[in-house]
Amino acid sequence: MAGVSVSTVSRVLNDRMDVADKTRHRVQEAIDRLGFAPRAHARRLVAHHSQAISLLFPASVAALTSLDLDFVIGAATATGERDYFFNMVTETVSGERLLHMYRSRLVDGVILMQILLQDWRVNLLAQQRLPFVMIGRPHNTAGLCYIDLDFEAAVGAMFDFLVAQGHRTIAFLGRPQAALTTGLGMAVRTQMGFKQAIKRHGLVPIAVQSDLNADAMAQATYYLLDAYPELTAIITTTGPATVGVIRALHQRGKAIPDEISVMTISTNRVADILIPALTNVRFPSAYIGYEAASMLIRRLDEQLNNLSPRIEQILIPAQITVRASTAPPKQQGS
Amino acid sequence: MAGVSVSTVSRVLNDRMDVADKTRHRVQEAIDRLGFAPRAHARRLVAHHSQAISLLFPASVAALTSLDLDFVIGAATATGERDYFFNMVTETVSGERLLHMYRSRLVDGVILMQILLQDWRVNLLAQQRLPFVMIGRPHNTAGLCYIDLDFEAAVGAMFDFLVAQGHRTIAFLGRPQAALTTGLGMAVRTQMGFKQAIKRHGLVPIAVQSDLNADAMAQATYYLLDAYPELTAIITTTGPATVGVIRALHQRGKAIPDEISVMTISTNRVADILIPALTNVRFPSAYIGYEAASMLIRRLDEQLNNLSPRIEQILIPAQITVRASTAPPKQQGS
DNA sequence: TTGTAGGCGTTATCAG
DNA sequence: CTGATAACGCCTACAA
Repeated sequence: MAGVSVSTVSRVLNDRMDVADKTRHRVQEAIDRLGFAPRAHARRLVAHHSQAISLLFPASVAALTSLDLDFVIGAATATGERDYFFNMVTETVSGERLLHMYRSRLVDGVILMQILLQDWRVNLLAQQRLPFVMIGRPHNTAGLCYIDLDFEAAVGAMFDFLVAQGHRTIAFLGRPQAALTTGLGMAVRTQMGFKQAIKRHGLVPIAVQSDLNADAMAQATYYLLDAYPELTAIITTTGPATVGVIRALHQRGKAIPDEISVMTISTNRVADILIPALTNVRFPSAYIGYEAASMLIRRLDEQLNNLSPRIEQILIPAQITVRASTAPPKQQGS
Repeated sequence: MAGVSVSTVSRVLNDRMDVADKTRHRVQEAIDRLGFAPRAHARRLVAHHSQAISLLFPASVAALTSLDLDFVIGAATATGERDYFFNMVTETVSGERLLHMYRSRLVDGVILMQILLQDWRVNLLAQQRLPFVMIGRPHNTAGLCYIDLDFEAAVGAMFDFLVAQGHRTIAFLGRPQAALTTGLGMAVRTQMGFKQAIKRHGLVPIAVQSDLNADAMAQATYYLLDAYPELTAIITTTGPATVGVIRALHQRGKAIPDEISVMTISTNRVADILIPALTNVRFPSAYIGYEAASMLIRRLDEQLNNLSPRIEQILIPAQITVRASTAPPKQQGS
């Protein structure tokens, strides 16, 4: 329609310099009039990469903590900004399927979540030298890219905070036993943070494991109140389900924070929606998703330009925001 | 490596019947040994479609109501189940960009959200006969596919419920004026539901518009309490921000539900995380996302097989779950 | 500055 | 049953 060859059109499409202004204009006009857009797949076929990344977001996570799923928003946004194609899969993927995603060039890289201390996916991808980044991290992080909250420090910080306020009898409401057995990073690390804090402050260890739903957390709370009447604070590791703790405390007529303080790890949004608003260690999930995607795409671009890949490891320090759920304990004698 | 031609490999890959068992075995073995996977883009290039759909998820929604973003999970899951590639974009897309997605064959269809009564995107895509489905719906739905909660009926149902309990002075805390002006479907329809309910029950209309954040909702609540001391119930249209209403009521020493009842439209999860748990009209966002994606893919498959496209329109009826935030009003005289 | 030719990795068609 | 061969629509030399 513009009376030129395909290669000239290609040049215009890719903003090449070596096209006469007059020709470029003519071609551009034809493009506009036809509403022409180059076929993405043809491009990607010859380019040998898909300009797409995938977030492997296990539906199980969604079910459990799904109030925190801003990961997705963050990752999608970062991906879009860099002109990549954002994909997300909720099914659990087998090793076969995972490799297939790379080999078929469906995606250039993936973001992994729910990382275990020993994680076969990580081993597989690392060994095959396939690009990926993690939200979370395994035991051995040599040469791997990740972004993760420092869960160990997070629990430590919560204990430090409460102890500084004068609390001495603090319960830790940890992740379910299953998560520990599986070796889920955050479960194990929060548990370790607890143990260290106990030792550091010379406290009596009070810990109970619970499923991450409100009812289970409520039951755990009842148990704690019965077993430790002198309790003045409860620490949990997951925001939304902490509503169960609050409900149980109400039920027993325990005022928050006057009689019992409550802290958790959660997004600020979740902390703010609870009543009372929870003092928390911030879990910035949108930011984490955003950074994970950015990191992955940086990595892919480096690979594309044959640069030596930078190993990026982001460990987010614990940051406490004081809200309405914590206060110094009432003095026994006063 | 198997000593056969590419076409034979292609046949094995696609499970064609016309391959000798012996040959098939040999080829399959080579495939396994090489870890070979057919290039997705080459396939899609010749197939003339991308086997991908996109959820246009405006980041603004995320910011506002983002506790309800199970849409994404639902849509991604449905898409995966049908072996499509799920994409999501959070940037607001121009008409140009939207058309580009189709023309470049990046995606076969899209899911639109935040539909306005008069929506240029809908008009554009419908006119171009490009496949899409909506979460929400415009004024004129002839020939269009959508899934939407019946917001008008939802507000009506909440009024009916409260009136049946004996409430007569009920405030409606609607969407912000900006949303009404823009013509956002759910904003306008909830407002209409309110007006009809008022007329139906012969109530005094008490309505105030508010931004969808907790602070604005709290301010609105203060205003309502001051202006209508005899108020016995408040209806809101969005779950998470309703925490602002609850806070304001606490602040004023109004007991829920003994002195004031509160109802909203929200996911069950959000209703359950608030204290007290909110009586709500269920907004099944994961289900909506799931159905939207399913619907779209059905449509694409029909188109692929040259079937006459079925127009699917799902209007979800209002379904109330009674929780702890509502009760009959205290009798004045007793 | 422009056009020609070859290749990217599939699938479909048509011989053999 | 199997193998050439021609698309699919683009990009990158290389030649003019």
